[in-house]
Amino acid sequence: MNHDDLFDAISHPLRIEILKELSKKPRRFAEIKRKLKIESSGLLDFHLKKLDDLITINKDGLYALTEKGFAALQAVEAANKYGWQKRSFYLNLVAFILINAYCLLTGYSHSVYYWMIVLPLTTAWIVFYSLWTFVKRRIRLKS
Amino acid sequence: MNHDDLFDAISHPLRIEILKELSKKPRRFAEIKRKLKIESSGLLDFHLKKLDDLITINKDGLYALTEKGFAALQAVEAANKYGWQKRSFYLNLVAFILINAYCLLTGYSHSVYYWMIVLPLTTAWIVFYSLWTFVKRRIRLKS
DNA sequence: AAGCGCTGTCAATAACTAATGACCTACCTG
DNA sequence: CAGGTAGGTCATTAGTTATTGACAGCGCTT
Repeated sequence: MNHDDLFDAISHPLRIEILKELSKKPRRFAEIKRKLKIESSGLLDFHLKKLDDLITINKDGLYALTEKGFAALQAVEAANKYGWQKRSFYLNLVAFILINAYCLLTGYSHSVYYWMIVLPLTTAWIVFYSLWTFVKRRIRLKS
Repeated sequence: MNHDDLFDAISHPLRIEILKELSKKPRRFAEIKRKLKIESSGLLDFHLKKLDDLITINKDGLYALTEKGFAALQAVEAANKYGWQKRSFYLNLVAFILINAYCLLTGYSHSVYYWMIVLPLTTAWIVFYSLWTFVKRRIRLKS
């Protein structure tokens, strides 16, 4: 698999849209044209040719994704997911703070269970989750 | 996160190489130039400018990946992994066939354990793995 | 101070990309 | 058979991208 071509192929918004359309189901030429509101046949022809080995014409004569086409969409999805890893870290951090703040404010912190169970457990979790986020997944909070 | 820019940025082989270099560790201008055997400073300058918000100059004055830069590499890796999903399916299929062929050829198939345990278990596994591969991960064996 | 390496910028140009619109064939339908 | 729709191709052009090579400031060393 050659990634140079792959990212070249998906480096235009219209082509990503075409891939998304075809991932739903194989379609005919005019169908894609209508769906994506493309005026000119030449333009669609141009982009379909650029998508070259990401799409194919299947046995029914419809445009469909090839294996490489699905790989391309998977790359798009991977990029999509990235932001969520950061957000879910913040979510975990907020939960950690809220739980402990609640315990401290309601006086539950006088109970031995807080010091023996709640605090160690939530702390262990946030430490583990931080390590996983920053070391294993290499997320950066600031650009 | 804007994917149009992102895939635009990684649609040139040299830029992917730059990202890979910077993912190992932050580097200086001339260091990247030497590592990637780039003759002209202008060329590196051009591509670094294209990588725009995928890289940044850190506090030590070195070029380093931003969060978006790591997202981009993650997209590249996702595309890389794609081929292996197909290969690992074949590997599983071969293992399934070998185990069962071994049992049949060595006469172990006369044992009730083969029919009660080995065959059901390996069959269940290959059915599950096939479903996961073709339905959930949408892998296509033929382009 | 001269020379070298680092860190770039800039102008020019070749090559490529995106978009348009004209054109074409084949098929169907009234 | 005229007209519409499907399914494209092709030439042209404006705009963008990639590459080269010249140049320049800064800091260090000899």
